[in-house]
Amino acid sequence: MGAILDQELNVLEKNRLDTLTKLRERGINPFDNKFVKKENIGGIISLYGGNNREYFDQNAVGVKTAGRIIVVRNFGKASFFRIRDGFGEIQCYIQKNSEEDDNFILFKEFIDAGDFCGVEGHLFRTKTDELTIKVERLHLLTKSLKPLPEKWHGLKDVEARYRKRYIDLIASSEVREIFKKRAKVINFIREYLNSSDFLEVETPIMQANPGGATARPFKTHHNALDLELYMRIAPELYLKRLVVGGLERVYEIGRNFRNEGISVKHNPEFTMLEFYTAYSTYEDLMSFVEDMLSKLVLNLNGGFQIVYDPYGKLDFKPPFRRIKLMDSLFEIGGFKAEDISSAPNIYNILIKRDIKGISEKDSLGELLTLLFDEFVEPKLINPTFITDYPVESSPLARRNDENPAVVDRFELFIAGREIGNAFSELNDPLDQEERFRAQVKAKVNEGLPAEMDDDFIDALKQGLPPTAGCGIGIDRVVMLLTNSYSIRDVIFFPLLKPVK
RNA sequence: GGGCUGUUAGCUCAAUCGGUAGAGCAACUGACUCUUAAUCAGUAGGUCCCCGGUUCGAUCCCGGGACAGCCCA
Repeated sequence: MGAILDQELNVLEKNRLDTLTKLRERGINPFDNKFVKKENIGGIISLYGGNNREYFDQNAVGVKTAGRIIVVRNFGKASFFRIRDGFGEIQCYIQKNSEEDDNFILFKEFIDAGDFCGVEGHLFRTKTDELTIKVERLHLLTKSLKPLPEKWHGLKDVEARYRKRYIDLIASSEVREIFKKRAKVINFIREYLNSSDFLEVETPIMQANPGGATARPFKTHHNALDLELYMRIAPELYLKRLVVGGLERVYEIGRNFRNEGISVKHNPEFTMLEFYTAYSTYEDLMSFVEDMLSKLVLNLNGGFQIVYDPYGKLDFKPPFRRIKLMDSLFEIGGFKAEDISSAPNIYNILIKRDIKGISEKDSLGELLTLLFDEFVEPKLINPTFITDYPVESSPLARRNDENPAVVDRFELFIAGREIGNAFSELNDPLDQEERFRAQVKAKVNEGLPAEMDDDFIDALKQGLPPTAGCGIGIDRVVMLLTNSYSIRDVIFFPLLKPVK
């Protein structure tokens, strides 16, 4: 206290600080917590929103509620103001009943838009038929010392919106709705999995040996153990250990951390769903995911079609298209078999497109995947399952029995981006050990931390039943359902550099 | 990491071909007891992101930097 220097404050903040002092001088606690809120605003509206003026004339409906004042319209001896709580908004009306009307003096002299207040009074309808609380007792609960953003345009400055999300939430109902929908998405998925006999689990976020994906991890340190640790890039290897342990249907919804670039589709920490089910194949999971996502969309958006800009309508009505990666290169990429039959051919195509990070030493499988990323992925607008990935790009997936060059895997693409990734899990410990060795070598070459996960191999030796697993990027699903262009719009506090 | 763009009052935005800046909302004063972006009259509010340079003079031109957005990798 007292550290707030006058010269740092603008006139608006100075006024409010003065008001705070005056309140204290009058013996009014500007941060009172004694008010008992009897009902929330949403409850009032759902109970009485349907009653007409005559009803309130004949029945005195007393209410006692509280919220933040979001707008004030003053007249000489009366005022309208709106209060909002977590469940709704309602207009209030307060009028001057006498010269010593304490409620009215409190309101006119000491209360600003942005303050929290409790109101006691009776419901009525105004001339324009708006349900309104006639305030008979007013209580200041929290004095707000900062002004609200402009009431019509709100907070537009993107940086300010991300840094001061609390103001963004006050100012924008759209933003509030996005995050409510985010919660609904996660709830729906959780309930869907729970009712399919999945067990929700939690596995380590700090890991000594980050595995289950290829990505640069964040490093951290445990002091007492003097131990280098990494933030997980995926929970995969731990979840499979749980299946080995007999938890045959498990899932985890949680944060993963990848120390890589930031873009409209990437935040360094993001929320991932991973689930594993024994005695299933990736083909079973395709139907499962199709059912889960289509029902999710139907439940939350009221139909199978959603609008996602700039693509227009996306259709989640099952079945989703299923196509093998090679076939997609022909049918969607427009390539002919002879164009892409050999690694050098594909290498040349990619070089012409100025694709970086490729090498002549890359295998046919790796090059085909890159070709797919470049020429097919952006064209997959409606939900599409791509199957039969080259084995090189999938070190944890089971080989296809008919064609050992591909694995039993699918990825789900929507709006030109990857939403989900699933496969029949590799449960042959010897094959896994071999592929780990290759992966470790590749990671080390890229400067990534990589060690053999011997314990995971041990777990597989203990016996992993035939299992299929799937990962779904929750943030990206929420983006689709809220028509959000940037992942930052569906994460409360996206990573930004600190301001100095 | 590279390119482009932006940063002006608390908020949303103007303007200045180099002569230190305006509006609306918010605030303050006054009028107003049914408003819905209430209205009307008036007042106050600025490190023009930061640091250098050029210039008699820089918010504007030049160089460097910070932060952000988008695109590319």
